[in-house]
Amino acid sequence: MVNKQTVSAVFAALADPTRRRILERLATGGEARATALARPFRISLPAISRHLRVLEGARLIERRRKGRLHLIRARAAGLAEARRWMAHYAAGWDAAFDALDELLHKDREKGKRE
Amino acid sequence: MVNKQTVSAVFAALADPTRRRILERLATGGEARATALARPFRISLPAISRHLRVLEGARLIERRRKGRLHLIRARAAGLAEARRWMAHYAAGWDAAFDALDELLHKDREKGKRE
DNA sequence: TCCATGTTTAACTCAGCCGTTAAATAAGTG
DNA sequence: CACTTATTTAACGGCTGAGTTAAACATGGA
Repeated sequence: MVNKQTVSAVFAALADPTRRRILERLATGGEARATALARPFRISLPAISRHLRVLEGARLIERRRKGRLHLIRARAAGLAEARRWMAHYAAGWDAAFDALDELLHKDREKGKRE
Repeated sequence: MVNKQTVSAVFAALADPTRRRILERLATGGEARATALARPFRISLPAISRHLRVLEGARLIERRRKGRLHLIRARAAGLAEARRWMAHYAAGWDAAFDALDELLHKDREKGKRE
């Protein structure tokens, strides 16, 4: 099962700086090949491959295969649950702001309805 | 050094369900003693003590000592950096929503100015 | 078919996390 | 002081995560 999205999986995926940099790259640069994602890093291809699997498990990225290329792109909805968690519990500290924050999230999901 | 707040530390702290439940408890119930936080869990006091140190390191909680009691409370600002990260990079996927989201965060910080 | 390219899987190491129990430290109370 | 309560530190075990190199798998092209 490659597909184990939980709040924990999302946070754990984001806890690694390499994975965050991969996401940053995808967010600003759009879809990219696995090897291209590896290039900026000092680490080996297999290591990147595993990071991609972790991100995929957390549903933070999506993979599309075109021949022997694996094309990766970020998956916005994957962040949603984690952000919702933060918004919800931050609400205990700072109710006004986060209530609004959460409304916005709901709004967004309504729009996307993936 | 108990104080190593980084984006990684915040996400790593949030990746553990026990720690998230502790934060939930603090968010909804307010300040609490260390032992009281431990009670709902099956795990030992030392284990909780360590979770608290992790949360403290990520600056997600604050500790105040009153005699032999350690009074713990959630620290909203600790989430800010992680949320900012999410808002910023989610922006690559979903610019309109997150631009607004980020504005709200800025607003909030202006208000708090701790 | 043969070879090169892109990516993953296998097998292993090392470090760190989470849990345990036992002992230490700290502070109130009779 | 002796005792109890609150919490942390020490020392250890097991599991997982992140890295490595070597080999396998998959696809495209001469």
